Amino acid sequence: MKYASVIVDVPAMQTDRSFDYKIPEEWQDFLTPGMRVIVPFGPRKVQGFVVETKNSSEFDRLKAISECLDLTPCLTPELLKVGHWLTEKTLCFKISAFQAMLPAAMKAKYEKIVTLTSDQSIEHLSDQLQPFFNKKNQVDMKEIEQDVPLRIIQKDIKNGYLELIYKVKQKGKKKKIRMVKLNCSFDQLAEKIKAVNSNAKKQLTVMTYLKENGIRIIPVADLLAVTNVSDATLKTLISKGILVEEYKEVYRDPYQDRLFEKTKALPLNNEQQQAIAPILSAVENDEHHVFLMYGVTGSGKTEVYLQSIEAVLNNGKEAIVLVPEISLTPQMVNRFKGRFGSKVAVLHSGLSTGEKYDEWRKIQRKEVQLVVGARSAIFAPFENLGMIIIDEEHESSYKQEENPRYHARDVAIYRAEFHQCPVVLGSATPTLETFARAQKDVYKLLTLKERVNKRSMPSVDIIDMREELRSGNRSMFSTALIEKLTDRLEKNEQSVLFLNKRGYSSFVMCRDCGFVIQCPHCDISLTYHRFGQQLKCHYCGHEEHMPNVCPECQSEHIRFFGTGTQRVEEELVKVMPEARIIRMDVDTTGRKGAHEKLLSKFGNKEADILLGTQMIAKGLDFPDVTLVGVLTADTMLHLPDFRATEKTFQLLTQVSGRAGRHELPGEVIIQTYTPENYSIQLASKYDYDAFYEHEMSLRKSHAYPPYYFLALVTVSHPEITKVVSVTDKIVQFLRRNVSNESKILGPVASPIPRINDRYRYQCMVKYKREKNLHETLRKIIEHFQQEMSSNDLMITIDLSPNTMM
DNA sequence: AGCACGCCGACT
DNA sequence: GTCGGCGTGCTC
Repeated sequence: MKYASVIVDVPAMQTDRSFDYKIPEEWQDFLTPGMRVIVPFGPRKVQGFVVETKNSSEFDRLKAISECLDLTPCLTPELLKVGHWLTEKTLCFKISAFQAMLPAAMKAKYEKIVTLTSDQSIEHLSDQLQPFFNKKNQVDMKEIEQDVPLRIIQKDIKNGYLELIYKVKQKGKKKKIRMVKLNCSFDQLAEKIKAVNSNAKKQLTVMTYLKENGIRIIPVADLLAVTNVSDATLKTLISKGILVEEYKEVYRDPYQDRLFEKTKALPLNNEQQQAIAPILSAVENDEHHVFLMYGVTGSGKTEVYLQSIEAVLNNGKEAIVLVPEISLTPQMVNRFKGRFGSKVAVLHSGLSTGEKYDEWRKIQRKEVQLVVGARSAIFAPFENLGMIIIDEEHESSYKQEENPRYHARDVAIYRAEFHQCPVVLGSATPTLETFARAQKDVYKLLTLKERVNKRSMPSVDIIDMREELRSGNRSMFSTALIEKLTDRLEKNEQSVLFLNKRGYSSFVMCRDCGFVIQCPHCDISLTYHRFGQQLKCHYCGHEEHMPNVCPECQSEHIRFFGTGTQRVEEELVKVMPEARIIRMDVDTTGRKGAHEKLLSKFGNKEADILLGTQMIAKGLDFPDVTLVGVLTADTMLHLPDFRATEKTFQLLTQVSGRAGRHELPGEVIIQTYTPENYSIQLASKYDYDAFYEHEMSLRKSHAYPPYYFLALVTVSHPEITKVVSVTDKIVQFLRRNVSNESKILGPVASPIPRINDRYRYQCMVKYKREKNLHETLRKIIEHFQQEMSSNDLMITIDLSPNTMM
């Protein structure tokens, strides 16, 4: 007899361990670790992952595995190891770690169905329940639960009239298409064509079409389209036994209608050659190194990636390329698809669940050798990895902000170590952590200082908006910006206007009493949405109508402040009525493919100005863009975030790189209320090195990364007294259990003190070496475990948080 | 997470 | 006396 250790899909502290099951006879040989199974767990059935098979078990009253969901393990032995490591590193449940590594389609859904035990049972049923079973004898528990108290249902279950059935449903469906196949030889077909009744014209059309084109099997949709017959005709042919129906599994290919222009390797310049040499040598010798490719925007990092990947693929190995979600634009995808064609799978959030599942299966079946994708693509189930590339390494989206709170960079290095292959981190503005490691030679530094086209970076003008205000310009556009925009318009060149919206959205304020409308459930002001005159909370989703008078003082002078893209567009139209503007933000890019459409419209020069938020900062490359304007450079400078200046510097550098990438020289205008800030000053001079020095000294004096590691503990509960007392207990416990080299801050209210009617307090540990910190934090969770499940208490722990929010 | 079990208050 | 509240503990 063989047994399996299974991690079940019940994310709770008490079940965060393996449970043993008997393996039924018929699966004993092929059930292996990494496969998904369905197992009985208490009264219900749940999905689980086999983590081990063995010949004996400590436990005696074992149940048997009820179903096996995979033919080949969906988690390779290596990924199982990664899962355990993730659990340790991020203090998450094992099941959460495993699920994070797979496409959402493979996560089970659960259903409870209430059934009548026999046809007669209905007569004995409680009056309230009878109507549900009038037509059918199976009803979804959800439907009943809303109208009937639980105990009444339970009573009838106890009486034996009803039965609860637990179902485990798979979300991931393989797409199948209907085909028809010829059920005879072509010679026989010729006979049948002669034999068929001559007024059955449609049938004849189909038969002759198949015969003349020598087609034995064809998708129904295609056949109907070319022959212009109806499905009924095919049905007749099927009933006559001339055709048979078949279903064939197909991949949903999000890029099927696109042609990719095949590209060849471009010659590398001197710098690129020097950068690629150590990478290629690591590839050839199967050496694990982490490279930081520090190259200015336009220095040709992507070409270095492409040629490194080529070497990896030529060695028969696979590669992963991570790209920030936001810059996974068609332009970016084209570059990889163009060079490697069908060897590429693409994974990003724009795909449907099914499409992601299909791309993932292409990887699993070894039908592709390269994955280009956002954060979670780091878990691509390759078994022969030859390289991992992380483009725009500094992007904060590589950190997952929910459990498991992992950083893709850490996973990349862990996997690359396992596979003994190189990791390449690329950025023009690396995070301080990464650059510091490169300085210490932990990572190998590769530098690209020149732009490929030898153009200098666009010149940057910083405009002091306070000056503008003083000289009477109260609009959101400086005189200089309007002048330059007009100039581009006349020259038929394009401009990009960037609105840094993060941390600064349009709130509603009364001009008479200063009252700001806040969310009733969260301590945050509501954001004004033009569409439907709604006020929305970005944290809990609360919506209300925009009031006509101030709720405090009844004044009519209530209006929205702040600069949304819509507002900018309106203002811009007033100042430059002749300009054609494309606005890109969440509102205009909501629909699938809208993003892409707007960009190609701009690329075709159907507009003069592209106006947008974060999403236009990266990866865009339009030859005729010669002006980039940053409307508000400093909005996120004042967020309670120790990375605020770093992010501002990165963003400004990034945005500036959008101008003058081709023949025409570019110009950048940065509007700001704090022109003296070093991140703005140094970004305008493209001086990363000086910024690095300056910021590092600040981080050192304030004990922030990379000098210290951080751990953030956030406590939330509907009652503030509870939150404070729990946080206080945690702080005391931490103080007793960490060395005095570490610093503990708190308890303090979180930057957003209340979200969704839950108060939030936090404390932060700053440490250099703290061998037992993970264990200490684990003890904290264990200690509050009962309260977390019964008392609505929540404790979240983020090891190396990106921000303090 | 679910669910059963079990121990106390307020009602037919 | 019983019904029904939710604290406690278990799930291979």
